[in-house]
Amino acid sequence: MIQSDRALACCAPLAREPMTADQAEQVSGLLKAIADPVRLRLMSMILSHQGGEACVCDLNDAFDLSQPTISHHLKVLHQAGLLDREKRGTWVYYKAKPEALSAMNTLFATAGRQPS
Amino acid sequence: MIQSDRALACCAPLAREPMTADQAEQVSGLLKAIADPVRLRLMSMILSHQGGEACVCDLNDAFDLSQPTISHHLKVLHQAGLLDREKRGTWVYYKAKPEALSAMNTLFATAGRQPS
DNA sequence: CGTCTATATTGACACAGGCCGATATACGGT
DNA sequence: ACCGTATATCGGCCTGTGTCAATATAGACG
Repeated sequence: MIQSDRALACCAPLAREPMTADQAEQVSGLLKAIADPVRLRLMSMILSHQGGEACVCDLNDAFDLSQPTISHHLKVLHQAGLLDREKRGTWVYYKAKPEALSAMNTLFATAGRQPS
Repeated sequence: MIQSDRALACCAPLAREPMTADQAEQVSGLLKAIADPVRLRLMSMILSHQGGEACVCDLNDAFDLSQPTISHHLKVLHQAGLLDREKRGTWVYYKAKPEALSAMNTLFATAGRQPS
């Protein structure tokens, strides 16, 4: 049900040429997912954790929010294609998808001009 | 009234260490501003335009939206610190701020591991 | 000064989305 | 089978935001 694998692929630098409406729709999906303080912290925690993954149980405790709320945010990140989900026994581990990061990185590449 | 000059400065890579709540709040301001399909296209159009700037009159015509709506989106981008505004005669030109782009670029830097 | 054009502001509306409590599901241990 | 723990889903509330029509502001030009 992950929706934006296309978005992960389609990211030319913003400055390269005007985006089409469709591209913008795709990419904004990714960005909306990460443009939230809680989800930013979640991504940051997961990314900077050992192996780029973390257990939900650890993440819950780091916030002053209810467990369902954290679960909701993780779902948003997962559906956007930013996190992979893996269940190991009782626990669930979310893992950052490097492609997503590098897609964003490319999007904001400051190279106004490409060597063609 | 530009609010997030601090945000432009404070962007360590997401993967470097867990963000604080304050940092996340700052950065999410930037990302929220650009996480909209119309604003993405606006940024892209401005960035890929000659000199990294464009006249509002050109931007209005590129969308199927009312003039006040485009004006609103430009204001959001300006207040977030992503665009500079300059009035020349009757026309207003918005210009991309390179620091903003490179801040985002750094934020999503894919350097998971630092040589310690 | 009056008028035309370019851009911004205001007010209203509809919809999206963050949050919680309650509840459901799934798994491990006894 | 039962219970406790970990995570997800549901329903509802409330705030935030994208959009428009109407109006305001500001500059250019006669």
